[in-house]
Amino acid sequence: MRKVRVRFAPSPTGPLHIGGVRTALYNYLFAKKHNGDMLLRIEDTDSARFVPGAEEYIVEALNWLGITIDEGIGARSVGKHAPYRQSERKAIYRKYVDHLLNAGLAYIAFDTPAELDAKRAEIANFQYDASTRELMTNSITLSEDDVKNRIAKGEQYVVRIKIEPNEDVKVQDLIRGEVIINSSIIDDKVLFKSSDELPTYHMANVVDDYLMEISHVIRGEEWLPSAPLHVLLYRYLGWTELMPQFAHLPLLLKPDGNGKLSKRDGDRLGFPVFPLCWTDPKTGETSSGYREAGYFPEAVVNFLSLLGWNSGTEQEIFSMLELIDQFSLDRVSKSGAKFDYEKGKWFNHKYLQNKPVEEISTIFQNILNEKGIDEDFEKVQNVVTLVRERANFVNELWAQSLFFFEAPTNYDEKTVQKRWKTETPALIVELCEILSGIDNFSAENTEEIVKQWIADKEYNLGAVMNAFRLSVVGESKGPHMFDITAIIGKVETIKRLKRAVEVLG
RNA sequence: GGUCCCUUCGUCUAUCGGUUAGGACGCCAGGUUUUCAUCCUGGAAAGAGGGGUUCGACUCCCCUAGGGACUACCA
Repeated sequence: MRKVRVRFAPSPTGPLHIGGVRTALYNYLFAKKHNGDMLLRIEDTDSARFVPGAEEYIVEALNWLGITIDEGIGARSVGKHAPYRQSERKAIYRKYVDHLLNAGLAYIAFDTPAELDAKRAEIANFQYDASTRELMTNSITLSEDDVKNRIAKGEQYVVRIKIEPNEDVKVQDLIRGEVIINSSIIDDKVLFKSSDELPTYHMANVVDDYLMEISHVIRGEEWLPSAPLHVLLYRYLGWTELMPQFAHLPLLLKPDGNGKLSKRDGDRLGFPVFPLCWTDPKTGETSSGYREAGYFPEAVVNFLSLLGWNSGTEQEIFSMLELIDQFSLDRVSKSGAKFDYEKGKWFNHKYLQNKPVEEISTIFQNILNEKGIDEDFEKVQNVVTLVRERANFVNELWAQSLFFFEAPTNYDEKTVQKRWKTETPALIVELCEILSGIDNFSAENTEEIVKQWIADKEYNLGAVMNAFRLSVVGESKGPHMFDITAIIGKVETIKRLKRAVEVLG
């Protein structure tokens, strides 16, 4: 069996879409599962759509997600098939285009975009193919000399593939089985344009996949309709034997309604559709990213891996290594998956709970530093241990724990109404006296003493504890009361109690 | 319009002819709790419709319907 070599081949036209990320991930999982190579190739054959910074963005995003590239752009070492940017491979393609031209499998066409538009307006469902090419301005209808003269004069042209009609072209797809399309519905696609001396996607893609010894083409379903054209190109070029196997992945759909997931859905529904935040160099418009939203890359990978694939078991949490071990194209589903952002949050919640406390605390300590709070790592760890189960993201930890670091400046009105009665101040003052007599302020010890006091005095437990919490936290929330007091300490606890009595009366 | 692909709870999905159609997210209820959460337990929730094939169809075939993609000198 042939060595597995797959490629992720995005166009540098903007930030990498989350659907593209999933395609990259599946390619990567497949490659690693079979001890193969993962290549990154940049398909920048459309000079007009090139966006500066997009390529760097793609590399950074894959890097953040842990999708490592073995060969090509972003790989550690230069690969043997360099260059991996199609714009830099200009000289390579011309030879294959000429071969097709000489063999009569392609032809030169001079029709301008305006002329093509006119034809489309004139003829309903116009398609440039065997039925219409005789009507157009090309090397089939023009004399050889005429063609030469036009080129010599610098007239712009394109090279089109010459599709023979009425043939059932078969595409073997690893996910969908055999797909058959009649060649009559395929048009004479442009393979090469003289304007920039660059091939179009179809030509560049086939030539590069062949030259780079790609064994499997795993790409989005939007490519399925053009797959027969690619099969024909492999045949025309005489490469059928080494044609890669195809696998067309189902699309990622909008969470609501219908259609492909787009950048607008993210803006509209309030979630990122890009792995990393991105600022458009032209408009200055910024789009949010998963990284900046506080996601762990492992959670994003895990979430995405299950959108269109499943292991067949009831396991939901997978590390990258487990995914590699269990991944298989046979278990990729055929139908599109609606993007469920809520489940994405749940994955992050799971990773937040399962990661080592030290790791979370390090990130959280940075957040605290940015807020001007300088606390020792041990306290941060203790706080994280107590509050992380209540959060989905590290950046939610602050809202869950600010009272560990700052005394409340005001008291939640509703809670005050409900929990602060006329007899409360006296209770809190007495509580202060009890607390000040405690030497060992550990949660267990403090709890035992305070509860004993409440029992002895036959006070209402809830009445004391809720007012206690309101005084220390400022509202009715937070972890176990004595865990809080153990962390902030006796002096601070009493200070807060006294202040509450002063302010609330 | 044409071509191709797809169709199990609201969502992601399991099921590869015989199951009380399973799990997860979300939702609802109960429990735990001094609060808010978390957590635990339970619940509601699905085979698009119609024909076949078969002793037996969610599963195989056909039709219909619905959804999606493609239909550029963009990828």
